[in-house]
Amino acid sequence: MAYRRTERTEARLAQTRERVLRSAHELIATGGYRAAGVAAVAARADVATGTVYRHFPGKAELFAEVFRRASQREVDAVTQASTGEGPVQERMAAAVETFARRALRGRRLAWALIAEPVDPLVEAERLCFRRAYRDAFSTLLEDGVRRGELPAHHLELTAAAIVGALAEALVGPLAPAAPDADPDVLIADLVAFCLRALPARKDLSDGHQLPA
Amino acid sequence: MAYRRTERTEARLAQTRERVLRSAHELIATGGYRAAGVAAVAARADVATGTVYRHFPGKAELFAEVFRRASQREVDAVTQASTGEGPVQERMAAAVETFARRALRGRRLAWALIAEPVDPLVEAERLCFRRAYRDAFSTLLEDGVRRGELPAHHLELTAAAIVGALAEALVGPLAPAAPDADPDVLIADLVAFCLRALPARKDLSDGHQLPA
DNA sequence: GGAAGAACTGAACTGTGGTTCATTTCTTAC
DNA sequence: GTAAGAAATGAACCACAGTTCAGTTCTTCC
Repeated sequence: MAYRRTERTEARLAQTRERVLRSAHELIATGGYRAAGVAAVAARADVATGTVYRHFPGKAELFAEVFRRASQREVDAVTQASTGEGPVQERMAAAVETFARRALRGRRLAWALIAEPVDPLVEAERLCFRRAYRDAFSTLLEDGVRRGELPAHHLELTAAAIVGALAEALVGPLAPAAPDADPDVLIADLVAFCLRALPARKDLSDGHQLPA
Repeated sequence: MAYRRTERTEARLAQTRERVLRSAHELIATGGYRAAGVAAVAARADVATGTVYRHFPGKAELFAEVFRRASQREVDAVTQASTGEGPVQERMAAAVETFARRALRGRRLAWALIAEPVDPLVEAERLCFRRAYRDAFSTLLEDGVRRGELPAHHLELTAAAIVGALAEALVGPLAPAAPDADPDVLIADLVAFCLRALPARKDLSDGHQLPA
């Protein structure tokens, strides 16, 4: 045997792989999925097109990984914000605000992560992402129920509806193209919306309850 | 001149055009946008591929029209349900229920109309569609404000958030693939969610108001 | 230094589906 | 019936990515 990857080479390989991932991420965050062709990604990462395929089986897998990373960061931030000892309302407000602020800061990316058309394989990744968001909110609600701050209700549905409301109001096609309004106002309104949507403890008009 | 379309021919032309549109609609409602290639549409309409191009400039335009029609029907139904003399809460409940029931009845179509990846030109049509939904809800809210049943608030935002919540809970990736739960329960919960999300008249915690 | 073999390159390939257009069939009007 | 011209046909065409791979460059180790 006359060749075996040295540690140095291994590191360079990893670095290139990383550069490809970052390049793909940046292209998505700038111009969306459409602007992120394999050739463009390779060019921005200063490698040849073929090199991308030495690090990833195909375009779909590459972008699935980009999505997974970016999504994880977002979900982590929301989860973090919703964790704590305060009352549910307070934590919900923090979670919503975190979601909103981050989405508004990187709109193109948020759109790509949440709503933009993508390959099926990437779509699967996105599905996990949205589920993760829903679960973060669901967990928060569940905690509220356990502590007696919220009545038992259809947690998953409430959580999903909140995620939908946030997505639509912030990055969906209904979101204002040019944020003429103060983002703080927008966020305050959104927080108010989500807090109102939480069932009140004495609210018995729900009519039924689902077990966890 | 030795040829001029007779009325009979004109009618046959229109009929063919209609058949192509219906064929496209059916394919979308069954298998989504992907299953609706030009060749498939033509085959189902019993015409040759090329014939489609005698009635539409291209695939995008054809499907834009399909979307426009299907969307209009949906929005009309919601608008109709939200029109009336009853209190806002009642009309909101009716609107939400209408939206939900129709979406659940034709899930594949609803998904195609709301969330499925499509051509940019069709996407533009979809944009109108979602806007129309938002406007329907917005109008309803505005009426509530005028009648003193709701406080002045950011109507567009509330409306958009409600549309998002409905879309996500019903047809988005978070919707249960197999509706194990009774649709009536799902709908009742959704209605409850949306009603809660409406600001109460005496709710002064909104902190600010936007003019129409 | 040089042989063995991995990593890189980028032009060529490929598969998919929308679009075209020369040909055929059908309508109209005399 | 027949000439003029529209409508229909569907196989061929094309554009556009993603992917491949033979040739080149770079690493390793003796």
